[in-house]
Amino acid sequence: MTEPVDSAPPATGGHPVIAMPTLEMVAARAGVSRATVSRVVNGSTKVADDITEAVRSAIDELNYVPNRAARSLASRHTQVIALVIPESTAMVFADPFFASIVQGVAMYLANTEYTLNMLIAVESKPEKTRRYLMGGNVDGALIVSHHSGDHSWAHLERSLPVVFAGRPLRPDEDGGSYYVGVDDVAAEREAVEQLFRRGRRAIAAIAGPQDMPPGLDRLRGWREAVVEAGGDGDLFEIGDFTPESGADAMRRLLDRGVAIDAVVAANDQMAVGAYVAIRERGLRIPDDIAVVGFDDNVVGKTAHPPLTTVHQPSVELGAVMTEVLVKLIAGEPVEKVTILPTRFVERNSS
Amino acid sequence: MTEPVDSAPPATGGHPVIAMPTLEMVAARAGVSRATVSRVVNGSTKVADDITEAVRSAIDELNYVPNRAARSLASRHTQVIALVIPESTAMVFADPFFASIVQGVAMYLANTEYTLNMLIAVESKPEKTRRYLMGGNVDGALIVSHHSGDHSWAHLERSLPVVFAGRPLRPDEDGGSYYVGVDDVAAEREAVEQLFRRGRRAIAAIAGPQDMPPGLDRLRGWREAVVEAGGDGDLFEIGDFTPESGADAMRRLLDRGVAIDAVVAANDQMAVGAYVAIRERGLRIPDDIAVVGFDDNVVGKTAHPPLTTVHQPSVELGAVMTEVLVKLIAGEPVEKVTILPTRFVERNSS
DNA sequence: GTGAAAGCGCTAACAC
DNA sequence: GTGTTAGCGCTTTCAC
Repeated sequence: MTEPVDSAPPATGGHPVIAMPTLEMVAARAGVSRATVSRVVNGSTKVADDITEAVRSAIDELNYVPNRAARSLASRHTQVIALVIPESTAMVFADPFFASIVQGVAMYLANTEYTLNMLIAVESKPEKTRRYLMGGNVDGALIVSHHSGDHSWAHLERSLPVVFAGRPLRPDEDGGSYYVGVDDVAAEREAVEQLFRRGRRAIAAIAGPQDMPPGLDRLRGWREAVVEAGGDGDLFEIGDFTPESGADAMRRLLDRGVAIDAVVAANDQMAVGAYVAIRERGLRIPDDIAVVGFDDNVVGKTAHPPLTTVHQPSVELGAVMTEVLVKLIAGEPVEKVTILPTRFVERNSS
Repeated sequence: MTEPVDSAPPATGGHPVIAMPTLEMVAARAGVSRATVSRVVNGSTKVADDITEAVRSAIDELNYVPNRAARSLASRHTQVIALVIPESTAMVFADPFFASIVQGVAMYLANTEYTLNMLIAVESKPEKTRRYLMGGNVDGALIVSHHSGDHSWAHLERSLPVVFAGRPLRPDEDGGSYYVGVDDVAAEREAVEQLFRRGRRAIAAIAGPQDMPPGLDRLRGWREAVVEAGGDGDLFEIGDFTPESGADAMRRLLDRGVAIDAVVAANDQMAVGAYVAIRERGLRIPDDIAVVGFDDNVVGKTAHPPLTTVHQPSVELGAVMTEVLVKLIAGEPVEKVTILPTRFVERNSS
């Protein structure tokens, strides 16, 4: 016997349900029909001013609030937007980058009629998430995955407006999803060029996982700049975006025994991890080795020395994703791809 | 003319609404009544095994997903839990502590039938939030405010199950809200005692805002321990939980010209901020001054030297809050107050 | 401009 | 155990 479609029975009993004023009560009080109240509530213009006024008063007096369930049942619109976060990503929720995106989404939505439905996609039961999303329970979805390359949710696009954070792993997967991101290649290139400009010559890299677009692209940006300058395009090690992995990668780099006077890490956490490894060898930052991060979050700001990094507008990223999705739902024309600007922020580690 | 109850008209037009299989279609296909399908879907036991099986097949074949709106309209239960975050708190969303709570909430909910409705309470229009919450749109609410003392949402408790993060500012406000938190006083006391035990004698404090319970209680814990040991209960400065304020507070402390060989900060960010001020004076950590934080987040872990701190189970805090709320909604007995354990984590700054 | 009436998809008595 | 019958509170044609 398989489990029911819903894994748990609905809560029964419990807190008392108190009666809420209904649209019908408002209509009665204002002496009009329910249809008219509905029109007023929804801001339809085709209602006489005096009637509108009367309805408004009735609404205020009764403290009427429209019932969302009834509304969406009748209108076939939920006014709900899902923010899908794969479980593995949720684990690293502590990553300030994700937290910022969520903040951006929530704050943008606060000024709309939409409601934010944040859901953790438990990877062991993808069906649950898929069903929920496709079951007409939301008007659109935002997908924020650390493994954003795997646009395994792309198939959703056929039945639901969907916007991703970051580019898909394979450029034209599924004919192109809607997404919002930054130009990682160019951003990292610029960071490296700035380092060259400041006299650094042997610039190493601590890359992110090579199955994620940001990991891939930032490495590419570094390599292009380094190779163009006649440097060593193999002077890099891979980490997994955690501080520990950054420290390990730096140790391996240092163990190579080749000269290194700068290192660019694919995120701030790894950059700060690199600090540890650099100091273990008795080297100084930035005197012996300059360090540059990526993201520009609290970790880099509070590091010692404060981290030079590539700023990426993460709160805005969340807001823009949401804006794109809302337009998509409304049927307004939107660009498939939105690239936000990054900025090289020089602090004291370079 | 005032604005409509809903500040924006519902999205109209836009993405095509495709027809979803309904319970009725499942019933027809399985050759039973809608009521029976409903029973199967909701896991009622009173359905014969073979019929249950037939319904299940029909559900799978049709790829049926129950419509939440219809369900809650009929059942008077929304299966939605609101996570309310005041706007001012959202600004500091970057604070890993909040991010962790949100993670805990979302992950706990992932295993239930509830849906997480994260909403930013725009402080300039509190009515919007209040109305939404009281309008029968959610089954319960979780309130996470940085200014958690101000349980200004406490009135909601009369119409909705509500659980807060942290104690209210005034202990018995409103006859006592449900909340989940830690014992800040005891936790900070212990930190100070550990410092005394390790030979520190002049222990200063960088307190948090004195209009928030955590700010108040951690200062109290410090003061009690210090005064008992014959120390100076006035050797503290106040910050606002940001790194900068921590640095400033530390400078003021140092400017007093009295001996200080340790400082406990009310959170990790301020502790790391204190690092800066201490080093400006050419002092070493921990040799000259030991530093202890509070929270145990990524900022302290990646600091140099790694920060000794008081661990507070923030992800669990979110999960437990949610658990309490879910039980409350279900009418199960729950303790009004739940205190989670903290732990002194010794690293290299002490 | 406004009202009447017919559902939206589901649950919950109540019969059988 | 299973089916019948009412709605849940709202939007939305379609008349007037």
